[in-house]
Amino acid sequence: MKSNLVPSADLSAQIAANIRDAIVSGALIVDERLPSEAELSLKFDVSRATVREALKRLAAQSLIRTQRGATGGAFVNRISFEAAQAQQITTSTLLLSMNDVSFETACEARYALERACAPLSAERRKQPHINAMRDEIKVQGEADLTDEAFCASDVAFHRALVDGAGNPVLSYQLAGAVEAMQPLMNMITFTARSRDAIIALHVTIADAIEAGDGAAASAGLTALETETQALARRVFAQRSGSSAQV
Amino acid sequence: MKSNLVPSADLSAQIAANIRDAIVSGALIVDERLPSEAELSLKFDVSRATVREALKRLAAQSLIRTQRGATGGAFVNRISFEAAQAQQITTSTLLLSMNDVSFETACEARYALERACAPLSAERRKQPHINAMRDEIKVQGEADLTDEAFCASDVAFHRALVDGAGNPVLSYQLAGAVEAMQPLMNMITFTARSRDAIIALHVTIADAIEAGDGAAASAGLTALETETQALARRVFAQRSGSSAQV
DNA sequence: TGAAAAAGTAATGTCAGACATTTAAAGTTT
DNA sequence: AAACTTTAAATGTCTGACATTACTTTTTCA
Repeated sequence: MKSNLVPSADLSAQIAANIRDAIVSGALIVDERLPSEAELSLKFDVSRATVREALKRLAAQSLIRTQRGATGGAFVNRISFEAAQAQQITTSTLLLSMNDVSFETACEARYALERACAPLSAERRKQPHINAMRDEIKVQGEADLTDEAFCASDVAFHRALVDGAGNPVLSYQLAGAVEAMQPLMNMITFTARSRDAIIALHVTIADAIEAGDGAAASAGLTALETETQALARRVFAQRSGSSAQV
Repeated sequence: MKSNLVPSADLSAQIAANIRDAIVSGALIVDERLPSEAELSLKFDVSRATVREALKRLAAQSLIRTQRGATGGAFVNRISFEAAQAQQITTSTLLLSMNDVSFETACEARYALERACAPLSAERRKQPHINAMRDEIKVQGEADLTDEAFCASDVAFHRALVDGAGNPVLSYQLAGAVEAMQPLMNMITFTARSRDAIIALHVTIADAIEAGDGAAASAGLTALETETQALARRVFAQRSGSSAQV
């Protein structure tokens, strides 16, 4: 089988693209076994080392998995929400940290997306998610909590809110937005006073979800966004001011 | 430098994880050059082939790029929104097609996310995006349009809506949700009558955005979701009915 | 007879060394 | 000084070998 590959790229990249297309187009289906490395090297007329580099590229994207042994080989992988989510979080986190995305922009995106979940979460309110939110609120009130732990709990609270929408596609999409914010949030110092304000809004939101009031939950999220943005502005203004003196 | 690697995985995967951690943690910064393959093979005490497999894994995630030549090597890559978006679309598309995600669930997620953009798009309404939406509406009205072309135009319309929010993070996050729906939408046969209904709602939404009325735009999206879900139910019911007779 | 042990086999994982190709920098010539 | 040539260092690719794994088949022996 002759393969029409895009020139001017590494052979391993061309081969990876070729197989990737076959998977995306459905020519290769889930759990189907690819030809062995030796067969692929014949088919594409390259060495086994080059084929292996191509397969590792695909493995990095969770498109295939490999098994050793007599009946082993490379198999088309069923991408799990979990794996996709993990990749998305890594990518989103790096995207924000490497591209000078302002706190403001990232924060706006995050709360806009969360507001999209709020009505669904309120409509389908399930006890486990509400309990998770309440638990995190309790954690956030602990006096000796570090800023990092407070942020982690904040993320957990919001993930419970998102998961409460009961839509795995939505959860997957938002995981990146919520988690990627954490490094940015970690740059903020949370005073006792600002923590109290955030916790109060969390209570408002949890109450609204439990009451099935999506609009109130959305309003709570908007208030939380305003609060967070203001807090960030204060912290960054103070920091740039003090660093200017040094 | 001894490296504490997680055992029970391929060496190339361990090495890739090791370098990935260094990038994510910030120990390696953007555009920094990694040691040469020969140096890495010494550092990790593996062959050059194994190092190369690890580097190809990272390249597949756009974490590094490589350059040939005397001053070449592997460099930490600044992930672009474009590259991240392309990856996200691939992953999201496969996720939906491989995991038996119902049309209903995917559709719900998509419109929930779009509604999150609507208020921002309305607030920041810019002519280019509004023009793009109008153009797509015009395309959608063409009589001899195939279903696939209609879907493609639909996606373009919605991407213009999303981009209109003027938030690159939001655009990046939503690209996956919107584009991944396309294969599912392509399964639908669009009658002239259903096309008219969709186009009318597109006009409503574009008008609302142009008028700066976010609430109306959201309402239009909700109506469009209802319409789309109903259309899909009709198509799938008819299809399963006719196939049951065969 | 049947179950446990051993051997066979086919695949991926890893290594070593070689050569090809690319690219920038250094050196040389005009 | 500009143009050309050479050099060197890096990635890209190939070949062949051996190690490891895990399933299959065969053999052994109770």
